[in-house]
Amino acid sequence: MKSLSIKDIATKANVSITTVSFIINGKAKEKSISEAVIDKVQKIIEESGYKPNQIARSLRTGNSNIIGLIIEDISNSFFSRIARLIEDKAYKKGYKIIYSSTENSVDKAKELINMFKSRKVDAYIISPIKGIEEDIQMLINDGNPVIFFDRNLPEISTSYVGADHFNASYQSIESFINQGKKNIALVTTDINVPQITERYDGYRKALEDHNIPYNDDLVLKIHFNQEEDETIGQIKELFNDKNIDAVLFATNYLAISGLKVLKKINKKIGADFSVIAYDDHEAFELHTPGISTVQQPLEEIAENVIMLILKQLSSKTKLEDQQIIIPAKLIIRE
Amino acid sequence: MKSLSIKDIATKANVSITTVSFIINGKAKEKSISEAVIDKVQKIIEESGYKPNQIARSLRTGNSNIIGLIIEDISNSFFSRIARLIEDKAYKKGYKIIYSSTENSVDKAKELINMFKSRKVDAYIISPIKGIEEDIQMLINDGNPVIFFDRNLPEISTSYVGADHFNASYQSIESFINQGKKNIALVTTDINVPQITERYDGYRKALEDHNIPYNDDLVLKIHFNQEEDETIGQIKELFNDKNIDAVLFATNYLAISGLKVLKKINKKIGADFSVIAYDDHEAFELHTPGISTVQQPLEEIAENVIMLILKQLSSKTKLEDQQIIIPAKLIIRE
DNA sequence: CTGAAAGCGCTTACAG
DNA sequence: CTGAAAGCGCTTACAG
Repeated sequence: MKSLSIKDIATKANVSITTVSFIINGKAKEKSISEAVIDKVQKIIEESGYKPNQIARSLRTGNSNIIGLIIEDISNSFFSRIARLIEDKAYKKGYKIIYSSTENSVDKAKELINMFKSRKVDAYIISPIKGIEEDIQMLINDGNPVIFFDRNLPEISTSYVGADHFNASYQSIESFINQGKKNIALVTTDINVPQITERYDGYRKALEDHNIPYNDDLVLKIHFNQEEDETIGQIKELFNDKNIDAVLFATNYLAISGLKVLKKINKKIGADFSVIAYDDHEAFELHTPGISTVQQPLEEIAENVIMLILKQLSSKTKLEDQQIIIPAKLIIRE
Repeated sequence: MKSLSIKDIATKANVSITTVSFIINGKAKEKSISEAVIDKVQKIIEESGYKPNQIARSLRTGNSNIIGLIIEDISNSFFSRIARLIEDKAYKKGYKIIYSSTENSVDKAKELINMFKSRKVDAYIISPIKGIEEDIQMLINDGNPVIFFDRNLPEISTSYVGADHFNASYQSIESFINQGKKNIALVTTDINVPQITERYDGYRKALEDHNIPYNDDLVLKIHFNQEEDETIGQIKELFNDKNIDAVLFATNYLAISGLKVLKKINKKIGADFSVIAYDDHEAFELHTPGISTVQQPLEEIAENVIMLILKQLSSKTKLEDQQIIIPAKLIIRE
């Protein structure tokens, strides 16, 4: 059973496909089609369940009503929650999302961009990685709306939405200091991207501003992509050997590993050992005692991303780039 | 800067677009195009960065190389992890995934199906909900490959991949009984779908087979979609009022709520109070003591789904439907 | 008030 | 060995 085309509808209604097209696209009034014809055609469309072929429409109009979303990994809850919010808001405006995960691979990211390009997506929402600057620049040069979120590429000038990682980190450390902590550790990753290095910078600056000497031994940079067992070993070493009284984990999965270590070495979180984790996780609320966290404003990030994209899509001209930095929230749990 | 078309390449190479098309599609040999021409054209394609317009290709060939994925909610980790695995495997075969969340709304699900239909997706992977039987049947009648996972609609005959919920539940209860438990509770939801009712059936059958009388008071059916506060209140009542010594939670989010209750009322999990949760969650491993879980075989589900879909896509004729039921795994933690 | 026709960028049966 | 042409299903400038 082949699906109906605009031609079938036109034949049934005894009008031209032009007329049907105008009616489908709400231009009937503007083109002064008679009420009688409009009614007749609409009834036939309804009865037959005809749906215009979007592929043909895309080919003709040059836009697809699809927004491409390129992220690191859809199964990471930060991204899947953002994806959900973006999908929701885009959907209401008639846009669909097509997503793909880069897995932090430059080659895959480049492939994805090409794939989206040949699919003529109307806009790109990207959490970028280093190494794809040229490809992104080409997209922008070709006039495609591109917006970064979560991560930024300083070399590329385009809109960006992300959390204020520096201040989030700064405030976490400050809260430790206000509790009288002296030996504050940072467990972070060795990926060299702004949203991670800013957390390090905030850590360092907070110490400095409060006259606490920086000690490189208290900063553990976990190799990205290594097995969790190894991570656990390194954190265990940090906890056992250094006399630390507080620790900030720069990502939630590092915090999960850290909590496993604490459980293993039977070290209790409490008055003389404080923990803050970056990015919330359901396990943190449930943990005894509850784990304090820095929460990224997911909803606001998604809202701003989609707002910027839709604004750009409905504008004929290229809008000015915007950098939207949203404060993170420190949630103290006991 | 408009992007290049096959015509541009043909002009540059001084050949017809037919020749270029054959070369792009690997039919050069078959159509006996000379080596010299092939080389020339390929060099030009490479240099110019030309990518064929997939939209035009889709319109012409009738397929899009896109698989539509319809799930309840991409931000739910079960679905996002499945989505990730499916994406991965589909990607390697040249298929892209376009996903959308139904949020358990029949209207939205119907809209999504129509949307995917007008986008001419090549196949549908659906975690279905009741109420869309007719729409799905139409898809199938039109010759579209449709595969269900996680949930099934008994009225529709199409392939299905899911975990063996009945046995997972049965074994959990049996493990309680083997520990000498007598008052075993079940906390589940009131959604009337097979993958939930099977868990109830497994609970009931296990009790029966071990001559333990069934007591309706020990089964708490939480209303789907209610606020967590209310859920927590109801679970608290169950734990306080009934003299239970073991509980199976039929979903991981119910278990999370349950653990919050235990924390609140200061009841310890141990020799005289056992817990098993359906579907793993990172919080469970971290919890003190660790929470035993029934784990759905995500990887195997995704593998089978994509295997069935790809098989169907590469076959000219409609293949026979398959029902693949995969055992779940009981992970005991202490 | 309505329609014939061009064209979006491809693929492919047919012809030579 | 290669190409002209039809056609996929739409939209829209133009004509009447």
